[in-house]
Amino acid sequence: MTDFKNPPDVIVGRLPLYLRALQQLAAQNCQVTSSQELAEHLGLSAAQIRKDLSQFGEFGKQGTGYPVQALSHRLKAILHVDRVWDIAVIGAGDVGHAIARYPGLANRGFRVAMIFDNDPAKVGGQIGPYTIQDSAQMIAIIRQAGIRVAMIAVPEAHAQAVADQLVEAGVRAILNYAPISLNVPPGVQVQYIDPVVPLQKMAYYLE
Amino acid sequence: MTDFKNPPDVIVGRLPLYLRALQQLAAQNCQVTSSQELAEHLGLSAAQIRKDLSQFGEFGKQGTGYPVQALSHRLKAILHVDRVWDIAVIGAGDVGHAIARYPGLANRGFRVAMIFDNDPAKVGGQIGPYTIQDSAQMIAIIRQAGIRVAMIAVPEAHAQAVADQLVEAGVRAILNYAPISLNVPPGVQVQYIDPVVPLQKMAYYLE
DNA sequence: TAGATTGTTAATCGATTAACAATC
DNA sequence: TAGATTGTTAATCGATTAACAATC
Repeated sequence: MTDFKNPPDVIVGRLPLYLRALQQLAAQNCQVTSSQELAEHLGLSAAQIRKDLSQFGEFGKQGTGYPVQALSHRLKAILHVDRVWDIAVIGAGDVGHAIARYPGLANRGFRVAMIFDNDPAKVGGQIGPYTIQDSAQMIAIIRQAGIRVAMIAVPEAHAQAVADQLVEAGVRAILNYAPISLNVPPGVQVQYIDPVVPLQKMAYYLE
Repeated sequence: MTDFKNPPDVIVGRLPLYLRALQQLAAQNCQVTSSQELAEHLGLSAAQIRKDLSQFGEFGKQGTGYPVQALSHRLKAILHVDRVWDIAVIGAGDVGHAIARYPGLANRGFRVAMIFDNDPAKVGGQIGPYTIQDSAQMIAIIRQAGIRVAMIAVPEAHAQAVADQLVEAGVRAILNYAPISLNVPPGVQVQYIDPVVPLQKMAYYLE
C-alpha cells in the first residue's frame, strides 16, 4: 500500500510524455506495452518509468506489461485531462493565430475558448471560429466564463501586465510565450515556451 | 583554478535563462547585478546561480556583483550565440508561419534562413522575405548551405521522416514542434516544444 | 573602514539506477 | 511450466543548499 501523496514535481512533468506515447501506441492498435518499450520510445530508462508510474498505483501485470488503453485512461484522470479545459488566448498576432488554429489540443484535455487583443484594428476580426475580443473586457469575460487556463502571446513589454490581469480574473495556470519571467502570486502556475532557450542550449554543444 | 570541463547538462540548460535576464537588465541600463537579484528575477536560489556561473569562470567581484554587459557577452560566447546560426524551417503551416515571422530570434544568435513545405500549393509562395521551397530539394539545399540547425513544424505523421532527411543533410540540432519523440543518431541533438505537455503538467495541480 | 557579495566547500537533499523477489 | 516483466528496495549518483572565508 503506497501513500500516493505529493509525487515529485519532476515525475508529474513526465506523465504527459508517458500519456502522449501511450496514445500514440493506442492509435497503432497496440494493446499492451512494457516499461522497456516505453523507455526506448522516450529515451528514458525502463526502471525510471516503472518507478514513476508506481507513484500513482499499480497499473501493470508481471510478465505481461501495461494495458495501453487502461493506463492511458488512468493517466488522463491523474493529470485531470479526462475533461476539457477552456483556454483564453491573449494576443492575436502570429503566435496567437497559430495557437487558436492548432489542432493538437483536441483530445488532450484542452480547447481554445476565446482570444483577446488590445489592437482596435484586430478586435472584431475572426480567427477560425473565434471573434477577437477587446482586452479591455478581458477580466470581466474570463471571470464570467470561469476560465482557469490562459496562454500569453503578447509582446514582452505587455506580458507582465497581462499576467496580472489574468490572475485578477481568476486564471490559475498560465502558459507564457513571451520571453520573460513572470511574477505571479502563490497558487498560480506559470510555464514558459521560449524557442530560443532550447536553441541556445543546443548551440552550446555545436562546434 | 577550476577545470571548466563537461559542465552538467542541467546547468547548460539554465544559461539561456541567465542570458535572457541579463539582456533584459541591460536594456534597462542596469550596469551591475547580483546573484540575489538574478535569483529573484528567475525564481531560483542565489547560491545556485553563483555555483552555476562558477562552472565557467569567475565573472563577479566580491561586494559588488556581476557586470551586466560583460557577463552577458561571456555567456553569449559560452553558448556559441556570439554569432548568428542559420535555421531551416520545415513546414509552412501556421506554426511555420509564426516561426518565420517571429521577431524574438534576432539578437539572440539565430535567424531563419529558409522554409520548406511539401505541398505544391504552398511551394513558391512567400512568407515575409522567404519563398517557400519544395521539400523534395530540402536535403540538397540544406547541405549546400551548410545549415546545422532546423525546426520541424510538420504534422506528427511526417516528423520522423523529415528528421531523417535533416540528419542526412547535415543538421545537428533539431527543435521539434511535432508532438512525438524523434529517433536520431548520436551527435544529433533534439529539443521539443509541445505546448500540451506543460499544459497537462499544470492541469495536474488544478482542482 | 564597514558592508556587501562573491566563489567554494561541505552537508543535505532528492532523483536515478540496479537488482531481484514476486507473480502473471 | 518457463519466460517475461512488474513493483520495490537498496545503492548510487548528482544536484541543490547552506555557510563562510576571501575580498572588493
